Amino acid sequence: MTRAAVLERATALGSREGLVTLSIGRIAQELGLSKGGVIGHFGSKEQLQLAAVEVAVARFRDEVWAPASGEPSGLARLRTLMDNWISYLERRIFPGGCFLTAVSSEFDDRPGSVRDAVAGAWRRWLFVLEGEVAEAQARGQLVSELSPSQITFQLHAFVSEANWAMQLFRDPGALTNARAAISALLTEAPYQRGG
Amino acid sequence: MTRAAVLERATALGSREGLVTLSIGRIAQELGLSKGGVIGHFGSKEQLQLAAVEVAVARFRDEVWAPASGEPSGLARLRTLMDNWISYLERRIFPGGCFLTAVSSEFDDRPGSVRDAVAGAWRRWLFVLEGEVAEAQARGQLVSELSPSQITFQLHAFVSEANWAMQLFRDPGALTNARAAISALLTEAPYQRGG
DNA sequence: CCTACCGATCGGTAGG
DNA sequence: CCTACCGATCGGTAGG
Repeated sequence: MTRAAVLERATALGSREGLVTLSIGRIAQELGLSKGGVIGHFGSKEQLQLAAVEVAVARFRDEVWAPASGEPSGLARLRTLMDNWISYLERRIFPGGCFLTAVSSEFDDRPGSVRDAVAGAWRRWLFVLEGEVAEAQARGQLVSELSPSQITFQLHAFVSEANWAMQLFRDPGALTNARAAISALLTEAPYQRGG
Repeated sequence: MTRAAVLERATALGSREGLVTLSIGRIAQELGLSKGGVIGHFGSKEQLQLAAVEVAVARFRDEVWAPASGEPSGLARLRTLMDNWISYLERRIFPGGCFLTAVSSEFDDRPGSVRDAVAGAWRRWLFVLEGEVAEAQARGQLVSELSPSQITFQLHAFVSEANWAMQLFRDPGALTNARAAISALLTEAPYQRGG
């Protein structure tokens, strides 16, 4: 299906060069189509951008969230989510690194529907993570000195930094650093007051 | 001086919308100049982009590095550097958040002189930080379980995450989270085997 | 899905 | 610093 092929190019290009400079003419040329043949499926560039975000969110869910959904809620699921997340970077699911990270930086000062969609996706994902952190703490699997919000901040910071260093320096050592930092933060709580 | 005014607009716009979509015509219009009057100072858009990076690097040095250069090398200077860095975000020195972060994400998949300049600036800055971490460890002011590279990775991760959350969610709580994480990581080493 | 076209804007230059 | 212009490309549309 042409629409799917267009979206595959759009998410690949979007992860590398962003969705703003994404050009309908260029996608058309790369796929051997006319511009009308590309944009006809979406109606406007903005709708194409939104569809690309939707595809990328689904891809992220399939790669990172879904394979962890069978784990018991709490520390086990949280660890699996983080493993999947780093692995998703390592396997370069998108050629330019995490699509939603690239696009969130690109649109943070560009109000509109694309920004809203990306910010919403991020809010929902961070909310999921924070819920698992809280659950792990409630079960006594994780130290409670730090708030769920603080721990989630740090977890995402490590993943983002790995993505950034991979993209700018092509340094796979960043993945190692991220895994070490995450692992240290998610160390099982020492035996104390039960749980 | 016109050149300085152009660069002020270029760094401000660059931090918000990047240096790729930066348009000579738009800068000219905003400053009440002709396009020739803008580009004549630089020769080409690429040279304007490079000049903007240079200005932003100098600004970063003035705001973050310089006020810490009087501190004794090691933990004291490292803490001051990190305080200045977070404060630089808090004071919104650039209207779109950290210019060099925005531009590094934008150019990570765009080979050329701008990418090289930005990556070089980041390498030098991370090298400075890592040196202070190593110095603090050598003086026994910081635990040595983590390598200087690992600690530097985490420090930058916290600052980057704060910048990202500030830009995408306008959430000043991210600065608080970053400060707490940095402070915990840079806690003085407990008394042990001297130093 | 195509060709052919619209007005707008791009980076850059010529000539002053 | 200006006006006036170059060819290229942009998003989008008309008509088929």
